[in-house]
Amino acid sequence: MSVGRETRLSAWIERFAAHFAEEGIPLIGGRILGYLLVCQPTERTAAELSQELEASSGSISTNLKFLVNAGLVTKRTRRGRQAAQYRINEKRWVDLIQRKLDALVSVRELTEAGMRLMSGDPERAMRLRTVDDLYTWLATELPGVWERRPSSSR
Amino acid sequence: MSVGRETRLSAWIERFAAHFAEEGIPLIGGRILGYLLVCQPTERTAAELSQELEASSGSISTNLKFLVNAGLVTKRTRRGRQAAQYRINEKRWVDLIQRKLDALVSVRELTEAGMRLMSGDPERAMRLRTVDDLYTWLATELPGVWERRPSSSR
DNA sequence: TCGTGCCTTCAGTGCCGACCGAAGTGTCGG
DNA sequence: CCGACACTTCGGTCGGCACTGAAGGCACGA
Repeated sequence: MSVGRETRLSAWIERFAAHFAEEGIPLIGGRILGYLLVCQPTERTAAELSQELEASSGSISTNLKFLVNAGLVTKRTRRGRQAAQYRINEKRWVDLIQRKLDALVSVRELTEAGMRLMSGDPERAMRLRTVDDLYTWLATELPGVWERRPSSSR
Repeated sequence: MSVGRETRLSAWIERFAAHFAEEGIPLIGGRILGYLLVCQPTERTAAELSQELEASSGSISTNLKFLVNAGLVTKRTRRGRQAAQYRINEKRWVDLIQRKLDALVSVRELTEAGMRLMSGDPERAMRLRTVDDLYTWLATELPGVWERRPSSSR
């Protein structure tokens, strides 16, 4: 007996959300992202998301606010009593990755500050220097990666 | 009135630990790393770390185990009743960064699985495709970065 | 075999963040 | 002005992780 497509999609969304949960994005937020990436039609109201993902209206609201603020989801309001529509803003996914890489490189500021505190004592600075060199290397390499991105027109 | 060097070092260690705490490393674990990077002499016993960092013996033990397991700290045992000595293994810091980057790239497996579920429906796959392309690009660029690392002899 | 440190393990505690759902706010049509 | 609807806010609950400190285990010297 075969498994339905929607069932497999739900499982995929769950795996997707689980991955980003490890990176600090709330489970429900990750589910919203996964769902909005593959749902048809592409736009959903908060109420629909609440029902589809079996999450409370409050959680949906909080997480949508977070995702809209991060730029990953776009809110479209409509006249009248109609509910707002939310859709994924996949173009901004690159920002998510950029932030990740920036966080990595930002350690360099810490190691540099540490090196300054160690100035005048080269012997003692040796261990920290190894780590500092590593982040300095990262900081010089990663920007180049972005330049080589196809359609990095933005 | 000037601030002592050790005081400034303590503050630096705290900032250092705070940064890695955001990345999931327990606060005390981060303090151990920071301390072992700059302490003189370079080796410390668990008891010394406990006193210096004002943490319980249990916490020190748990975190040292974690750090030794991750390869960032090396344990050196000695004959007799003498306590084991711990020192930073700064050469392995590169592994820490590697794991971070691997985690980023591993999302590609998720997007690829999603794309497979969407096969036969190109319209619906468009949003996910944008994200998938992004991780595919990352997966092709990042390995090259490692090759350009100075003394990537290991 | 016993005593002595050192370290690890583990049950207990506290804290923090995610989540829920009801109450509140705002907005619109009637 | 009122009712209806959508969304947000907020107090309360729950679960999980970090941390503590005491008890236990281990290795060694005597």
